[in-house]
Amino acid sequence: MPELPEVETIARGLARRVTGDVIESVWLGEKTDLLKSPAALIATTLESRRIASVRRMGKHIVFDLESESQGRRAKKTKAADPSKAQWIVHLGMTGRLQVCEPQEEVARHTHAILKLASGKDLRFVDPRRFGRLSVATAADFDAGGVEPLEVELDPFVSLFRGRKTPIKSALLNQKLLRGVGNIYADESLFRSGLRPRRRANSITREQLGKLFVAIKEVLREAIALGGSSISDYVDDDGKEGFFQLQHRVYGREGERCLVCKTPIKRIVIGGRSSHFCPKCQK
DNA sequence: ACTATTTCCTGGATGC
DNA sequence: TGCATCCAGGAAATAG
Repeated sequence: MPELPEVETIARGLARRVTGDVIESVWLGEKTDLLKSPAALIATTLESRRIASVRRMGKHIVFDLESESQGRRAKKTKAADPSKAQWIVHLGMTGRLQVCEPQEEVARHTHAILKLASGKDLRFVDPRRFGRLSVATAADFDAGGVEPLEVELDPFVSLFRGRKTPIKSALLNQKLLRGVGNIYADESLFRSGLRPRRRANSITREQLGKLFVAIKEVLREAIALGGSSISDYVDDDGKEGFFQLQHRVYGREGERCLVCKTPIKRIVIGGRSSHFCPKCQK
């Protein structure tokens, strides 16, 4: 369940391992439902490109690519540069990006293998196929929404103006805020004392201010934990690498609230299970 | 323009 | 033990 902090951790680890490497060839598997761009376009866009950087946008991992010959030229103009492109990976639920030796056995549910000039493989493995692969060429990839760690208070508050949807659903809406998933939504709502079913437009500016702080806190703490456990997660099975943030409500249905000892409740909102303390959250 | 619901997919957990 | 069923999750598609 990679959300913003996990994706950030993974992107940083990948950046360490593959920045500067060149993609020599691309193999894509039979299952094309996880390709958001045509397979042939993905392959031709990636091949012979140098990985200039790897970064996170929302829950997406963006590989910035440049043509090999353009490698380390002096400044270029800002206009759309055909030598540039991006490979965009969404891990979905169970997606993993694995950097390994080519002789390593190809795991079940491997959908893409990139052969790198360094001799390593970069593989995309995803049993459940909720992940998505695409490329952007003409323009920069637009992930929609604002980055929760970058947005300022005023634009954050205005995201919810006039929205009758439950605050929980609004937090999960990637077109508003990108990167927050089910776990960190529940944790942020607990920390700010808001019930997940509260209508977004019924929340005062002051309360939204608390939520604003809580989201940033929770994400930063989780990234800090991920960053300290980053070692070799890419080679492992993805879940092992993360120190779990101590969840205060998520997955704790029936257990006692850490603040007031009231049993944590679980309800379903928009098909997502939502955990909260009925006493601490209003 | 917005909101709610359904769909996709597999493996692990649970129930009988 | 075996088999069926349910559930997890993000986002796109569908329906209202």
